[in-house]
Amino acid sequence: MFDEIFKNTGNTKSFSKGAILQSAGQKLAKAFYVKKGLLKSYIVDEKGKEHIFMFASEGWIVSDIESQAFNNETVLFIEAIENSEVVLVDVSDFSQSEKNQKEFKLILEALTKRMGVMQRRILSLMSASARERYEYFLQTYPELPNRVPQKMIASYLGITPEALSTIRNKITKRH
Amino acid sequence: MFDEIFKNTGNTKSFSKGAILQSAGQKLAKAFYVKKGLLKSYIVDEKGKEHIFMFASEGWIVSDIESQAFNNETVLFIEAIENSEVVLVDVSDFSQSEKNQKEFKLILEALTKRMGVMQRRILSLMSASARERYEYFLQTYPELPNRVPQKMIASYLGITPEALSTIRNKITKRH
DNA sequence: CTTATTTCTTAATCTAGATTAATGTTTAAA
DNA sequence: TTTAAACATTAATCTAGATTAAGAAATAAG
Repeated sequence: MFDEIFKNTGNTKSFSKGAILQSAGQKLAKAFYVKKGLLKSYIVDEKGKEHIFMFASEGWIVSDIESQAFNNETVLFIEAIENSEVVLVDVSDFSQSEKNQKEFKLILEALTKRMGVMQRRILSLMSASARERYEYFLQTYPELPNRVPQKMIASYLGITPEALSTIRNKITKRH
Repeated sequence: MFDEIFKNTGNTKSFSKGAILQSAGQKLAKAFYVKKGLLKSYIVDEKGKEHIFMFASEGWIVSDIESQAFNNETVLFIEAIENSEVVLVDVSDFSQSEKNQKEFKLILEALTKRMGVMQRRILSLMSASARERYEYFLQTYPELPNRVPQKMIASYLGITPEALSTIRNKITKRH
């Protein structure tokens, strides 16, 4: 989506697996365009449990949108799951620079798609079982299970690794 | 947010309480700007249970973003909770018409805020208890409880009316 | 390689919230 | 107004998924 805009930007940084690009509690939320590799964004709750908001592989942008929209301190951590190459995106660029109609349309389309995905996620968290959410996840992101440990998938789905393991067991045993 | 853009548009329609402005299964998703009154958007699951995606009061826009973004049939119903005056928004207008920088910025800002709200909703559905979600709802939308029956609030929170009733009982009894 | 660490599985137990059901209350209709 | 319909409460029971715990498998590190 944003490929054309960010692919050839100079300010690319490399982060190795496990590196934390952004922590909760920071004043300024940053946005990251992933050229290569894989990131995750997540919150850590009072009990120290991690809840993954999203994965971002090649071509995606991650940021703490809530913090950005309302100028709050960040709530999300952003971390490299694989060694990654990332472009730091200045968000104000988006709205302040002179964008032409074409770019404007592209950005709107990308944002609309992102919102569509979020709508679906909200509705399925409210109405679907853990198993249904997992099966939808597999359909929608078939590459991710090869790149991401199960416990992170569980965290994305809003369940425990134990529960996911049980679900997988039931699915393979065909009932 | 979109007040300036839509407030004085001519094509305002009136819908009385209970009217359905859009059903699931339609080819073309519409967007509605609320000038007056209150709408809700929701899905109906296989068991016939209703799950509210959002409320839209004065100044808000509702639409089935998922269907819009991916050109799928609509999944959301949109219904008037109160007698309402609504402007039918042509979504392609947004991206196709000649918008100036200022309007562009306004639209981006509004979309970012909407996404921020959605991010928060996803994270709290994954990590917060029903009671915490209810208390956050009261803080964030203090006017709504006066305009909306409890069962709809429960539906928005992703719980049953019975569970919400129990939570309210516990809160007032100060433990 | 060998050992340590992280991840995954399995099973027993527990709990938040669902379901069911009955009663009370408010709203709307006749 | 009376009567019906929609909404809210309370309580008993049930269940999906959490928690706890322990062992097995896979990865990483020395």
